[in-house]
Amino acid sequence: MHTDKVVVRKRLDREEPQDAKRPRILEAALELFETRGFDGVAVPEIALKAGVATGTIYRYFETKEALVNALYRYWKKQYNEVVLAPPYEGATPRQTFSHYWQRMTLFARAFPRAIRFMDLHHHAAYLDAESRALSRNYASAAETFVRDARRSGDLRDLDPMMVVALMWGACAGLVKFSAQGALAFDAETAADMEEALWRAIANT
Amino acid sequence: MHTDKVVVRKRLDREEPQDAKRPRILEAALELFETRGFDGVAVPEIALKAGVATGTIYRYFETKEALVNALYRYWKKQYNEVVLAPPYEGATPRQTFSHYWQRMTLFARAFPRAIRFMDLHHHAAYLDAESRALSRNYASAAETFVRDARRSGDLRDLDPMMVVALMWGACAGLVKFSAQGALAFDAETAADMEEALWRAIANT
Amino acid sequence: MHTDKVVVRKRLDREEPQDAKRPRILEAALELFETRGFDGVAVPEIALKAGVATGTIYRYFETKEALVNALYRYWKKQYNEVVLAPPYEGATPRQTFSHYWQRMTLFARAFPRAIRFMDLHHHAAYLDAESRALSRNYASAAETFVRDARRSGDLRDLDPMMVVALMWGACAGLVKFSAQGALAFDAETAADMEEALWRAIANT
Amino acid sequence: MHTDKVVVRKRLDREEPQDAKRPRILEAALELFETRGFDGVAVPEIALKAGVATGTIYRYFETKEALVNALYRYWKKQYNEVVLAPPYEGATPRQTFSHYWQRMTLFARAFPRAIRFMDLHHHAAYLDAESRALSRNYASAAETFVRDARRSGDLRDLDPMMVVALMWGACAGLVKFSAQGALAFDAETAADMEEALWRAIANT
DNA sequence: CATGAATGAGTATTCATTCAT
DNA sequence: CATGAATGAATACTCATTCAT
Repeated sequence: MHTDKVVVRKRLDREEPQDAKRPRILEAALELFETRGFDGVAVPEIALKAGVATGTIYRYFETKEALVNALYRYWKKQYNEVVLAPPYEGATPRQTFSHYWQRMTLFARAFPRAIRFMDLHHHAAYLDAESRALSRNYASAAETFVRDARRSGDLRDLDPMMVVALMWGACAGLVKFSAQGALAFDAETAADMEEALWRAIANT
Repeated sequence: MHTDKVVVRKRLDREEPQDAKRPRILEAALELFETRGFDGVAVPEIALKAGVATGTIYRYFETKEALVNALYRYWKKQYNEVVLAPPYEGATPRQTFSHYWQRMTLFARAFPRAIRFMDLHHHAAYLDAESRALSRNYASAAETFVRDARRSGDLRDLDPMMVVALMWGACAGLVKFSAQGALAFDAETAADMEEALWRAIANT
Repeated sequence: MHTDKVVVRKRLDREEPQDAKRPRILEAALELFETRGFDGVAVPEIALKAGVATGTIYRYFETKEALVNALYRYWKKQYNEVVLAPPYEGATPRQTFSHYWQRMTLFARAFPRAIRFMDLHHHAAYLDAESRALSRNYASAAETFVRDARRSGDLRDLDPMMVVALMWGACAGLVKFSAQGALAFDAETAADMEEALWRAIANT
Repeated sequence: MHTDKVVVRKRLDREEPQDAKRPRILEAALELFETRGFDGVAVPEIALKAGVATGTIYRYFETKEALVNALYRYWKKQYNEVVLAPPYEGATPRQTFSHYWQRMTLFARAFPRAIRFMDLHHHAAYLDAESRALSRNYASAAETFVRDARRSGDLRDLDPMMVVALMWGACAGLVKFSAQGALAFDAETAADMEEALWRAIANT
């Protein structure tokens, strides 16, 4: 998104304003879309929550769809940067698995709304090609991990997508249940789940 | 939906129409809500897909909210009946676990739309108290299972809700990835996942 | 209305049914239109109150407009027959005035709903030419009365329409206030008002 | 509507638009409701006549019912202020009667639509408690007038409500007949009617 | 004839988007 | 740039009318 850069530069030139409107709009949109979905939220509501006028939203985003796409890309990129960062060289499969899981859960615990937002809006009709493209990086990362770990005999013979389904499902499940107050998604829970998941896939 | 058949049969006995409109409306609503969410679907679209006039929907359901609640209850009840049916007496924990998982996956493979619909609409603001009440039966079933299995030494020391998060997450994940064509959610996949999940929670 | 005659004849041939539907529909329509107006009442409501099926109404009346016109004509004719009946020969102006007023109030006290219905629907767009024509008989009756009474020196020099406005206004006013419980429209009230009205117009 | 002018003036002071939309909507609504009744008028029609978009009406009034209530209150208050203003001290009953009647007819001749609107919508189901409350001020004014005038021997022994029925009925009757072109509701007609009404109630 | 479920045009209301200030 | 009143197309819902039984 090059508007970003333009806006940022301009502002840096003349002292960055405390009230940067664009992030406030994205933040408000995240909170509202996450619970009620794209079609369940009216643009003036987002404006109200962001503390800006309705028209202002259209200075930063062409349309409501452009806004949801910007939001989706923003978080998907954040997530990809954090979670798909390559594990360090020479790590054992167990360590690599731990690497992925810990990053996933750290992210999920820091930004549970973002996790729910992405889970809810995955594959929605209003996401454009660029947004969708960001969702396709898992398969290859998962395949590499599973192939390598299988070769070394540490992993059972499983479809890489099953591993992804298991990990994402478990993580999203913890976020949802934690939001409902059914359990606390703390470091201990994350560690317990890591152990469980490793047992699920490890060759013992 | 097999209740449909029951209804139809009843009606045929008294020479009633075979084209029972209520189930057709519910079926159309399921297909549309599942992909686009409650607010993303217009009532006339449901009518069109169901092959009835818009006004007809309001003869069967007071409002659009009443329709989504009826749909949610219908599927939640079906799901509860199938999945939460008590395991047979004298079953081992491994067998009980298998019982639950197999019923979940059988249901999920037969009615993937229903699974996605329920996952998407869980805790939506337009669900009424009665609909929500149907979602609370898991905790107790899970607790009973985990307590018994732990006592017999078959299960590791895990929060029952973590077991639910793991199982529901895995099942929903398989449904979603299968819908995207990323994997085939067949009996073999279900069996592989069962083995993985059991390893995740079993005391070895 | 010639349908009337057909229906009546048929029924007389084979024993008059107790449940004659046409009058029941007209009665229900009167009660509902009188309080809520033509557009404020739904046809199925009329059917419900009349104790017939919705479709049945359309066997007796082509459309909702035809129904309201039939109702209007029915009551306007009844009213005209009762009130505009020529006063007997040789009556004094005071007696003629009394004749008109007493018939108006007798009718109004017997059928207050009809008075309110006519008052409310006078000149409505959905009344057809035939219905409107029935409203024009007053002017001539009033003119004759005023001309004669003036000639004999019993009446002051007043516009005939002012006399009609005074009498109809007073009568409708009594019906409305009585419906609200603000006063009792009994014989005594009618007589008191007659005296007042005569004083208003008489040459003393 | 002279409050309009006040509002407009206020706004002109702060350089606000001359095209004040609220009064234009109320004006359009009055014209339409008066002839066709609340349920006979569609909101977009009001918008069209007011020269605003349909949605704009909902910026000024929450619902169509809120609009009709605002309109009713506006005119009822205007009417009450004009007509129920206390007669000056030391006036004779004849003068007090003249005071009330002249104010009624002045108002009725200036705003005949408002008179017909109020007459048509009195006691409609969609009027709320606040609107209805404005209609109850007559009884007490009438009672005071009748009691005082009777005590001084100027008035015959009449139910105060009969006096109200007579005056309101005569006034509304003149408005209606005048709208139909059956008579001219000018100052002379008003004066003639005043004389007639005083004779109706005065003790001679 | 009577029924009432079904229809779809019509109504009240909302909401994404624009634009004058 | 920011604003929020104004817009009108779109949506949920109603209701006069039809017609198969």
